[in-house]
Amino acid sequence: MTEPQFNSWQSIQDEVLRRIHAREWSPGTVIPNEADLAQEFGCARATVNRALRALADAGILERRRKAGTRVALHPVSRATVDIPVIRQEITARGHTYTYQRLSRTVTRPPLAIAHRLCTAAPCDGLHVTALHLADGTPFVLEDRWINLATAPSAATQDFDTLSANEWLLSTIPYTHGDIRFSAEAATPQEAALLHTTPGAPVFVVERITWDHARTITTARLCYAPGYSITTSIGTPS
Amino acid sequence: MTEPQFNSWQSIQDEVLRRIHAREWSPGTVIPNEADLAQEFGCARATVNRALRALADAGILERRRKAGTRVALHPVSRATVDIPVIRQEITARGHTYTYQRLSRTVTRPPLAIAHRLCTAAPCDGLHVTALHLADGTPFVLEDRWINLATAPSAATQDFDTLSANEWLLSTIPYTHGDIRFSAEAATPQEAALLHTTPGAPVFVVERITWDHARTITTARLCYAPGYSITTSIGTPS
DNA sequence: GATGCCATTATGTCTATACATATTAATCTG
DNA sequence: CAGATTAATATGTATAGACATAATGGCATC
Repeated sequence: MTEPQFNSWQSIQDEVLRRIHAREWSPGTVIPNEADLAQEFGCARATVNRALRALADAGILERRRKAGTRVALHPVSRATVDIPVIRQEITARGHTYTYQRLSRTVTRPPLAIAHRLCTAAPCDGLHVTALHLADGTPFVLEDRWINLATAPSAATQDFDTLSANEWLLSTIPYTHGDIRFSAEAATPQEAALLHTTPGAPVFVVERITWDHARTITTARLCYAPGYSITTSIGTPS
Repeated sequence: MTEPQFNSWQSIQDEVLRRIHAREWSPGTVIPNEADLAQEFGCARATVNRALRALADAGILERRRKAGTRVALHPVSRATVDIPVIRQEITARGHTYTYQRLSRTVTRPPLAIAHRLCTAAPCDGLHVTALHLADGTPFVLEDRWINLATAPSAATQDFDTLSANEWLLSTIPYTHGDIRFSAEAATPQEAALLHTTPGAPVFVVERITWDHARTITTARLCYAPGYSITTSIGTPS
């Protein structure tokens, strides 16, 4: 009876994945409980817990108290997408980053923006548009509204050389936010700024960030044609 | 000296987030080490570790052995995107799901696909195209190549009523995969099938999945106009 | 001053034990 | 038999202690 000696939680994770993969544990079945696995693997229950919890986080296992642990029926792959600062996004691709502020006004936002930016009473917002360039060619167009009630210090910034993107991140921390990815047709203005043709498909990322219950900013990032987001799924390394 | 009593790792996480947020610990600074925090919070070091590790996973903290733990300078938000089975995606929106297989052939894939699907020698692939509909209207067009060397059992499937999407997930498990999101212009064929006009911006998701070193399948999912992926970032609940 | 080695340090992880908590299954009661 | 109560169970988490590991900073050497 040679105990296989799985001494690290990663090796246990690998073994569990192997069994799932080899159909020893098929989707939907309940796998042995932590105590039994710990005995089988010759390690502490906490170590098994660590491995199974990681797999549950990745969506491969489903765990419920008392009910036990089962192999997920629909392996809803969970892909993690990194949302970097635009400067990083460009320099990471080996291009030189330049920034160009287009406009900066304080006005009443259009209704579509307002009802998301100002929760209660209608309020003025700081509207900043800017272009981020990679090696001199337009990369992404930023159309941003900043809630001056939440971030009053933004009023003193001209965003001439430092983008609102970076200034906000390092100055007004957010607690949470929503992100939306979509494909849209470039408007004539967008097309002109991004050096493409009107109606061209552009990748659009819209974000809203919050500080607890108060909105900080809404941003619409309109990427030049050819842009794509890549990520990977699978066993968490 | 009233010890504040942070006894759960979540309460410690909350407190750390509060301090970061209140600029008591500003971005870039190194925060006290685990042992000190454990003493301050009146708990075990493992509990602090759990809290800080979770925050590091979320991209809020950066940890390095010996160097310590610091507040991330560029809070590269990590958004987790769920990639469900298409049926789920449609039924979750409250629509009825229908499926329609368009074509199924075994041929030599075009070069662009082949060099990703067949790593070594050129090989035949199973080419399946299908339409997934929500409430009867086209939702997403699936263009898939299956590597018959990796998944030979796919050859016996006609994918008439069960989509390749679901069949593969429940039959040929994958170890990892790559995903790409982009915006493209609909080709005339795509436009016709999706009931839109040629050149319309469509959201495209491309996937490749692997079983260890061998490719299983490549899929190009072309979503009808109006589609968007939403997710949220912030403190992990 | 530059270079290479080594002690120090903070995180990473494992163990064994204990208790908490959610949830199911069994049992008791009207 | 229905409904409420209770016991059993699997995961969730906390703890103290220990050792592993990586990386830094200083020290010694050249």
